[in-house]
Order: sequence, then structure tokens, then C-alpha cells
Amino acid sequence: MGNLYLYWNLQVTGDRRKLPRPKVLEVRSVMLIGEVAKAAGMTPKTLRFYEEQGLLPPAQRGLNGYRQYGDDSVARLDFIARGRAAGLSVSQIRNILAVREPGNAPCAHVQDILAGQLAELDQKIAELTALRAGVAASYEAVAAGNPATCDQSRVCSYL
Amino acid sequence: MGNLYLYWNLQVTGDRRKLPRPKVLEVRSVMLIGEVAKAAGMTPKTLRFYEEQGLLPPAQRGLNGYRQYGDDSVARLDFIARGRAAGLSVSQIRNILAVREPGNAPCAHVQDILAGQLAELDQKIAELTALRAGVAASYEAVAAGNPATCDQSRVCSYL
DNA sequence: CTTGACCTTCCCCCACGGGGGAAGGTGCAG
DNA sequence: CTGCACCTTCCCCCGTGGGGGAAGGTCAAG
Repeated sequence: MGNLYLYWNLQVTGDRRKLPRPKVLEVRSVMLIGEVAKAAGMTPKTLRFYEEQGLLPPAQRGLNGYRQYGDDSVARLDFIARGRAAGLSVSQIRNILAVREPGNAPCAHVQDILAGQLAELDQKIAELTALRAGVAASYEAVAAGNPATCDQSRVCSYL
Repeated sequence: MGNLYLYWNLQVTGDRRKLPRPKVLEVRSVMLIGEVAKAAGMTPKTLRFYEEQGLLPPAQRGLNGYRQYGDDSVARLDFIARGRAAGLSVSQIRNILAVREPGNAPCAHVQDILAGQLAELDQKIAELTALRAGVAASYEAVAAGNPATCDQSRVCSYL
């Protein structure tokens, strides 16, 4: 966990003279990618991947080129994690986040996406249930049959 | 649809003189990869892929290098298609077929695999059902909420 | 003879969600 | 000074189930 000082901010904008020393004007904490990844239960690789995929805005860089993250990044990553745990794909999460960018709440959009997710889940559940019924029928047939009666010409007459 | 003649068989072993002409000693029908693929509702690419993956034995080759298939291949491909339709992975199907190779019926093995499939499907259905419940709860929260009350610091307070 | 429809091998490509590891820079401690 | 742990970019890899297309051989018909 590093610290970001006004020192740095003003160095960027030009004048650094007459400014208080570091440790005096601490502005906000800055985390390295590994720390923020750990805080979000992910790996640095995953964070770079999310940035590349547009789930995270291009991170601020320190003078050494290191990515700098604040607590808001952890919150955003938590949101992403919740979305993925909810079965949303990366692109769906990107859609939600993109809609929010301008500042307007994406609730309606989120609602649409969630409705789509519900329909998709119902579809998948129905497919798997039908598949399960078919597999169960095959299983019953195999369990009831005698291996000796297997039709050699069909590899397995029960499947 | 081509025809395989004794002619070819004996040409391979050497002496082809004194042999009956083709069309006389027809032995069995031989299909090209495209025909057999079409009969099985697949593409030639898929058949080569299955051969590479060990689902099909390395095909016999004609003198021109073309793969040669018989009706047994269609039956085997139908088995594979049934297995895939039943949700079996390529490697699971390979296991079943491998067990059958020596000649013993793999019914017990098939039964084990189907039992595993059932357990796996039940697991997946349970997961998706739980996920659906969570998504539905989020949906209800979003639908009941007022966008104006969105907590800007949390991206979307309902997810 | 030419054309078209087959076939062969070869290698690269898709989505998905990242992981592995190389080669090189950085920062702090001993 | 030398480790060590961290960071950077880069490119390739996993598994799943094939698809696309190039470059070249083969075969029958017109």
C-alpha cells in the first residue's frame, strides 16, 4: 500500500515549489495492481485482462509506469465479481458499466439485462432438464438390460 | 458411393492376373468421407477430427490415399452423435468405445458413465436454479427500486 | 483437354476467461 | 552491491468442438 501525495499531483501540473512536504498532504491511498487484485480475490493478470476488455478504465500510471488503483477500483471489481458470480458474461458486465459511465443510473438497463439473464437461465435449465430425462431413460435401459444381450453390431444398443 | 473389389485386395498382395474383372467380385460397399459424413449428418472435417481424437479408428486408405468407410462407420458415428446429444464429452465417448474395443460389452461402463452424467446434470441444474433465484431477487430489487435512489458509489446498488 | 467436385494435409481462427513464463525495469532491505 | 518482490509488455498456451481456407492430388463427365 503506497500513498499518493499532492506532491505528485502538482509535479504533473508544473509548480512544486512552496508545497508542503509529503506525509503532510496525503490525498488518498494508492494501491498497486497486486494489492487491489488480492483485495478483490483476483490475480493481476485478471485485472489487466479486465482493463483490456473494457471492464476497467485504463488505469492511472505512476511515474514508474505502474498502474495505480484506489478503493473505488476494488468496489468496481467487487461489482464485476458479483456479476460474474451471477452468471453474467464479460460483455454483459461491460454493457452495464458502459451505460453508467455518463453518470446516469443504469437501473433500467440492468433490469433489461437481468430479465434477459432470467430468460437465458430458464432456457438452459429447461434444456438440461430435458437432457437429464433422456440420460435417465438411457440409464434405466442399461440398468435393466443384460450385458449378454448386447447387440454387438451397435456398439451399445442402449445408447 | 464406390465399390471395393477383390481386385484391389489382390493387387496389394501381388498377383492380379487371372482375376475376374471388377463388378464380378464385389466385396463390400466403400464410402468416401463426404458420403459417410453426410449419412451421419456431419462434415468431413468433423470425421477427421473424431479420427484424430480417437473416436474413430484410423480409416483404411484407398490407393489414392482417400479414407474408406463402410456402413459400420456410419453406425459408429450415429453412436457418437447419440452420445453427444446425451451430453457426453468427446473423451467420455472415447472411454466407452475404448472399453468396447476388446469385444466385451461396455454396458457396465456405460452405466457408470451415465450415472456420472446424471450426477453432473443434477449438479448443474441445481447451480443454475440457485443462480436463477439470485438473479430473480436482483431483478425484483431493481424493478422495485427508484433509479434516483441509486447509490452512485456502488456502480449499481442492486447488483 | 478442361472443368468441377471430390479428396489430402497444413495451419490458423472463433469464443471463453484467463494462466504461464520470458525479458526487462523498479524499489526497498540487508 | 546484491537480493528479492514487485511491476511492465509480449506472446503463447489450456480445453471445447470443430470451421475456414490454402495448396495440391484424383477422378469422372462433357
